[in-house]
Amino acid sequence: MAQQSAHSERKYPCERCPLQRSKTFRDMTSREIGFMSRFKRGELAVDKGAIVLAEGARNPHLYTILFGWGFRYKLLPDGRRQIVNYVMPGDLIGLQGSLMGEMQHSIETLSPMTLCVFERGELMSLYREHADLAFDVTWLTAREECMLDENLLSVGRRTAIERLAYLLAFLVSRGRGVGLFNGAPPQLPITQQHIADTLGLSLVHTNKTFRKLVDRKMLRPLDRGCVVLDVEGLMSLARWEGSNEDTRPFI
Amino acid sequence: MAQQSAHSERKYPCERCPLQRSKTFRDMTSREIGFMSRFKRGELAVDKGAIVLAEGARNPHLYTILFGWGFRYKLLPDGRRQIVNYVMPGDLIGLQGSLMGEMQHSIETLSPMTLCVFERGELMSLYREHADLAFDVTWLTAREECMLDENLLSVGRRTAIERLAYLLAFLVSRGRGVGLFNGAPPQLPITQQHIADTLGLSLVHTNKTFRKLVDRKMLRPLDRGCVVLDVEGLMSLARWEGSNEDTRPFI
DNA sequence: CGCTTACTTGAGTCTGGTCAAACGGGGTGG
DNA sequence: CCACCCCGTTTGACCAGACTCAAGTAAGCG
Repeated sequence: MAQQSAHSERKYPCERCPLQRSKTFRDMTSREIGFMSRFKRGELAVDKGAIVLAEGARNPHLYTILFGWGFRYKLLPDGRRQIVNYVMPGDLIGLQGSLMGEMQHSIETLSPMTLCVFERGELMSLYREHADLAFDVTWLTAREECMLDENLLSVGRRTAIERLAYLLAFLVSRGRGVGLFNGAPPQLPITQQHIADTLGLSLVHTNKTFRKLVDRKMLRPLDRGCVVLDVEGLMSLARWEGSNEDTRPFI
Repeated sequence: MAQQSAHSERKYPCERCPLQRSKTFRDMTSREIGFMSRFKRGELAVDKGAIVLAEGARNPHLYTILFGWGFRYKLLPDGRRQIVNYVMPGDLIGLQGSLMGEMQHSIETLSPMTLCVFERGELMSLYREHADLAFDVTWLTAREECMLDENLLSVGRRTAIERLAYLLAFLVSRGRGVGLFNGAPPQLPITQQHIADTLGLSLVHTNKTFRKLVDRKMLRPLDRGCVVLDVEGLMSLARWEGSNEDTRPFI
């Protein structure tokens, strides 16, 4: 198996971490980079549609996403699915499984994805040796909590069209934050089934709501996805202020 | 102002923290207790119906709940309210405001509440000096995330009666975990309006759903609250497995 | 070329929302 | 002490947003 002594076969060594290139992410000290490089176990590249983490599993790894999109979801025994959030580059996933024992949700990719792999068991040494990084882990978890609060508000209290408007604005806002569109009109790789399962709506009703936004020219449909044309309009329709993130940590 | 040198006026010094009495919470080393005692700024007792933390505020404090119930919620500009979770003894609140700048949600009490007050600015020294406690903070945050995922699944994908069943079972399960009922039939101090705002339902429909559970003898109404009679029944109705927590950290 | 996956659309139904009114207990001011 | 009021709850009538069922289109793929 690949050893981390030389890291020779790494496509993305920590010193040249692709996330560092984006000015969204905070700079790491060289000591931190050195630690991360030892903490890192390898890289994982998965296809579109792959299940990276499965509910109920005990996976000994943690991951940071380097490239690609995905979503995090839960299932009811009879198959009803709820997508609870989306994951993007810079997101740390699998932490909850590390802390609670087994995974309480699954994560599936929406595009090919590259992940940075860490050892669950080494997490405590990160806490011991790098308080700043430990703080960042907590920051990331608190941010996730914050997004979930917003999602819950949306599903619980917004109407169908407001929910959809919120979701689209939210995804574009997050995607822009990590430079996923770089200037191009924001394109989302999610099907209407994904949207329905995020908003707590049926597929049919989602489609009808979707059409309304297309008619209003806030949205253009695309094969298995859509292009968002008017983020401002969507935000005001959803009565969403947006989240103000300037720089953020990552692991 | 009260100084923490003597802590003379504290009703609940850390050495005799009331949470330590419950075997749910993990034991702290005496070094940890010493640190917590310095980290602690004081105690806060608030009435029922008080707003402990307000959305948009920049509160320089963090709190751990020692006694009492409350709920955490968000508002839409037009007044629609979504309760995102409930808070109980042992819960750490205000952390998100500490990390993100200003609070993204509010917290209101459902009973008189006593809180342990910490200084936001000192959090980093906790991370530096006590990796174990820092880890616990992350653990608590991840647990909150886990509960939110469950709530979102519920609001998004369960029917009205399933949602109500889930909520009641969830609250009883959490309350038992921290010894809130100690053997007595579990009594919840929430009005139907709170339930409605948690489940994303209207008050009227909540009442009709509530009645169905009363008719099924799973629930007994009470002045501004209810007694849960059949937690097992509620869990199976909601198709909820329950969460298995043995011991947990606290701060 | 047939199969599968995603999207559309219409018809009919039902869960859950809105409006309105009334009840009951606890607190309060006259 | 009592009338009044407020809050939480309850119920009925009616309405609408969202669901299910069903069928059809279009694009991509082996």
